[in-house]
Amino acid sequence: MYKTTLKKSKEKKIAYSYTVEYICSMVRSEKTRQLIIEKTASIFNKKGYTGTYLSDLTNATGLTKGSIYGNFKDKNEVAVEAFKYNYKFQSEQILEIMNQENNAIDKLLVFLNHYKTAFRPIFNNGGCAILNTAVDADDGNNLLKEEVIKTIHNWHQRIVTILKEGIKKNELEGIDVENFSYRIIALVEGSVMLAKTLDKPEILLNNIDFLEKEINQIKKS
Amino acid sequence: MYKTTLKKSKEKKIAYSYTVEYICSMVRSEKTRQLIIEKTASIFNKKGYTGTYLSDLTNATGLTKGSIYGNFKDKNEVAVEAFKYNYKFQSEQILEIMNQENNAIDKLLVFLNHYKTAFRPIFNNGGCAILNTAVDADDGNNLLKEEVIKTIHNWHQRIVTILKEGIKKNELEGIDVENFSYRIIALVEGSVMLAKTLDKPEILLNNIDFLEKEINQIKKS
DNA sequence: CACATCATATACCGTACGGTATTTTAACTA
DNA sequence: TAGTTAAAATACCGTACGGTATATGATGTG
Repeated sequence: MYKTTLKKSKEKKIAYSYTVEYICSMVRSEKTRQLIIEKTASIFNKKGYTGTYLSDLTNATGLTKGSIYGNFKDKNEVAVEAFKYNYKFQSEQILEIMNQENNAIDKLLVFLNHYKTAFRPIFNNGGCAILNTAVDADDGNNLLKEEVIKTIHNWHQRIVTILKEGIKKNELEGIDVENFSYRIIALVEGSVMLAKTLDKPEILLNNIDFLEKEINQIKKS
Repeated sequence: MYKTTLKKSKEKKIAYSYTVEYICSMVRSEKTRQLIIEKTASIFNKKGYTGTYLSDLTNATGLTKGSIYGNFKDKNEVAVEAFKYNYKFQSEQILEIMNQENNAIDKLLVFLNHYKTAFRPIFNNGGCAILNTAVDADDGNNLLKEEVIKTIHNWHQRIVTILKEGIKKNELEGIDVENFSYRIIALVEGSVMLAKTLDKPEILLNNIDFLEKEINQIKKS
């Protein structure tokens, strides 16, 4: 079997030592892997797991099935990596600008503002990957479902941490951070879905406005 | 072709007159149609359009492909009817209890309370049909997408009407009913998604609580 | 340059998909 | 009960799905 020989030879090399050759030889395959992920991520987000066919993957990448299966175990693995990429792509943008702020309120406002400025590319990419994948991976496809659960937890925890620090630093009033964080996520996700489906971005914008006002209300003057 | 002959003979009969025989002869086929819709509705909701195969339909109904294609044009038509059924199933329950109330506040509270008491069956049915279908029917399948858009508009309009009447009757303060209605829907949908994905019903319950408080706050005393 | 190794393409395979034409069975009517 | 019509079941069809084994091409090394 092709896959296993490939794997075996890799493992053998690792067993010897981490030679420069090995790392260099990894580069090309790693690049192809990355190319496949990048080129197919938005397709998976738009069409879902079962709705995305191998032919979509080959068309989008210009590669053949053989090449794709040389770099991934199966379609499922591509889907999981595509989801991770979609999430990273969004979250990294947000995190970068969030980290420039140094108090809880501004961090949250910057995070919310991202949806106001970037909703168009998000919509063009098929909408929020978390929402799509959560709905899509509902039955079967456990790997993908586990991944989306992990991601939501991660996102939630990030907001919780910011809020807790804000309270600790006396920047904002004591509130139920767990609930409030889940409410932010729920409203954002629901709004993205509504705004995209009805093609009415103002729904998202208005609901973000509401959250901004709420945050400003728990601000300690 | 089977389909057309069937159609032709029906039309011929209609051309003659609406005889009792004709209505009776409709009964059986209409029953089968209904059976197919009822038995497959939750499958479509769980697995999505492309994820639901004809074999799922035949397995669930105990019928054959021939029978299904005798009653429906194609899989798409079954999917659309299944979605309508899923929505009706939910909304009829809510509407019935809502109509027993005669002021805006109570109507809204009763509507929200439905999610508190009925979240389990909703989850078991695959979650909210609107959310699932909106995400699922994103690309291709225009009929289904049109249907979900119509349904959301319908739902939104229903809430708007209640709010407007409440304001008119001086039961509640003047607010932006359009925005508030969309926010209710967005938060409910987002919460259903989160609660179901994470298997944490309390997220839904807490967010419904929040909306209830909001509604009580705009109540005129 | 010869050699080994890795990565990609080619050429398949079995399956099951959505859908259709035809036959059989059931239901109703005269 | 015979004859007619409608509604199911049967038996197909072409296609393309996910996936694999093999062959070819590129890459980097002694």
